Amino acid sequence: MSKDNLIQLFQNVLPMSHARAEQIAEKFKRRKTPRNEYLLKEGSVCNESHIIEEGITRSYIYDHEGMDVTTTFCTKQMFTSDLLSFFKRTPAKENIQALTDCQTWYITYDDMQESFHGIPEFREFGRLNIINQYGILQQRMLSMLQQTAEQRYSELVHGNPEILQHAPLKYIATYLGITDTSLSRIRKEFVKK
Amino acid sequence: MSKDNLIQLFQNVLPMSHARAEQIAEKFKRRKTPRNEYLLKEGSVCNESHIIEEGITRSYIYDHEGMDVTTTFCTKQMFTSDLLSFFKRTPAKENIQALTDCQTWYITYDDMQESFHGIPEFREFGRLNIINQYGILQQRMLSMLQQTAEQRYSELVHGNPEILQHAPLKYIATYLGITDTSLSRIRKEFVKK
DNA sequence: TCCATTTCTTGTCATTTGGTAAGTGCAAGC
DNA sequence: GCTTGCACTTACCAAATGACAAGAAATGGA
Repeated sequence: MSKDNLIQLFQNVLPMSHARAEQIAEKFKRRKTPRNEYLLKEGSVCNESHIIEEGITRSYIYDHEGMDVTTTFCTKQMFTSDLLSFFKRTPAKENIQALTDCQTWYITYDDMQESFHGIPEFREFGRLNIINQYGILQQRMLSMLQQTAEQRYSELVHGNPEILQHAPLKYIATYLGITDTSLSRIRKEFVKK
Repeated sequence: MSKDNLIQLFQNVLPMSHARAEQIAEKFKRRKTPRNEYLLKEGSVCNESHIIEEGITRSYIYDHEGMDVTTTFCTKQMFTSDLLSFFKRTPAKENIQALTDCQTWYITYDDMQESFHGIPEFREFGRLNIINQYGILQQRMLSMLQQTAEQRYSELVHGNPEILQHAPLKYIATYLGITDTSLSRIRKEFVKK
């Protein structure tokens, strides 16, 4: 993804002039993160919001028993950060790890605040982005409320097959809210169909 | 809750001068909604964001099989709206119903947009509010991923006991992601302890 | 008050999922 | 080549939850 693609992405989220999109894109910097390294570690204040150009990330937190729980996977074109930490300037509870070599575009909190001040379209864009994140989470919440683990797995297979190829089973299991044993069984049944 | 309390609530979310908080509070209007009536019905664009002064609301959607699923309960001091519909100007998927007689303060989308334009503190407030909603949802997601239905029920009992007194069991059940039969049994075990 | 409806409980049984542990396959490093 | 660790599978049994149905309790009109 070149900077042109970044500009295109902005325009897809919120209609705006090419010049505006270009102005916003200027604030973003590029970074490579090798496989298994971290884009964010818990405890520090999340200071960057990333757009993934290439690669897959996993966000996770440690629960009260010290087990890690996958909160989200992110792939190409998606945003990743600890939203709460980033916007509230509080220590992050999430860890964001690269499951594959990653190339991302990111903006720092200060750069974002400054740009928000002068570019109304960027403010709108930022707000829409948070709302979209909320929508994604809400959709997932619904799938937890009303679907079986197998249905949730099926959705993942059809919606984000690339995750399955790069994330170990145990990470996918905590993402779906089940044990790795159960997921192994579900997967076995699944291939039969 | 008088308008003074509304002002106080704004200042709690985001530190700002009393004058600013007053200016923001001016944009909010009061409304009574009798028990069982709706603050929002699916299909229409959510045009109001409510702060509950008194009463309890339930938000729910219909799933693909026509069953209603409770997405959230809101009580005193909480915000309620269909965030996605409100900010994206799309038809609402959620219904918001008053479980008890409700008194709310609300602002319309147009009034909010206009105020956002001229009052930076209100913009910040609005953003923080969305982020907080996201945080609430994320917390609930985690409880779905790693806790049993009984643990989730227990949290509800300790955190929001007033909901239990006004919401029928079946609504609470879909909120917890279980059947009403299971919840009845869980509750039976629960009182023993 | 009485009736009709809804809400809630309970019983029975099936299904799903968890907990534990053993075993297999694979890859990295010595 | 061999060991070691990790990822995954499989088997066994227990616990949690669902599906369905019957009945009790509460509620809300007429």
